[in-house]
Amino acid sequence: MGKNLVGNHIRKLRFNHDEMTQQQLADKAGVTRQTIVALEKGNYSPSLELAFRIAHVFNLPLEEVFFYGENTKK
Amino acid sequence: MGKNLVGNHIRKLRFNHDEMTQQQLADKAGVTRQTIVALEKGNYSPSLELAFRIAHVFNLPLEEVFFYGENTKK
DNA sequence: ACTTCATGTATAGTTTATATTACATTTTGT
DNA sequence: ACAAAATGTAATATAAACTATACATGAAGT
Repeated sequence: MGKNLVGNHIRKLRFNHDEMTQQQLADKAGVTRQTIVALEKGNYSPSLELAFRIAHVFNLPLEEVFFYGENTKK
Repeated sequence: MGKNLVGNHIRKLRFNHDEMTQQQLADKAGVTRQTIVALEKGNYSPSLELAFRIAHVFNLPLEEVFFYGENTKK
């Protein structure tokens, strides 16, 4: 519950960018794989801090990874 | 604990922009005043969703309100 | 066929963000 | 000086983010 209003392009970026695995992204972002899984599934929106770290992994501004509004969960 | 690595310009923006009070910002962002207080004090970093909402109140991109890295809690 | 690796899924537990309430202090206006 | 509004601060409570672990499935390579 708690309609998540924040979406992201993590999965796309993992592939397009570096063919990075969930585990690798998790490591680079300093979280567990479960967190990445949950984010890709849109289960919840990350903390702002984690959002910044993930964007940094992809070398992108935060708003090119995460966006507000659309209910883009599949 | 939990060194907060995310800073923000909320307080500055409240004044510069609209002379908005903590309570008004809280209302517009859909949170309580306590949350605004905590954010201005740098006690913790908000959820990404709240960060988006606050940025939207100020009509600014998220990264002009919140930033990563510096511990700017003077 | 077997193993390895990436992913999906689930559950329980810890930590952190946020709400709620309440009261004290400072600021502003009259 | 007084009242009202804005802010500071603090305690307890709930919800949401995140960890840890475990097991199951499917693809890829040998």
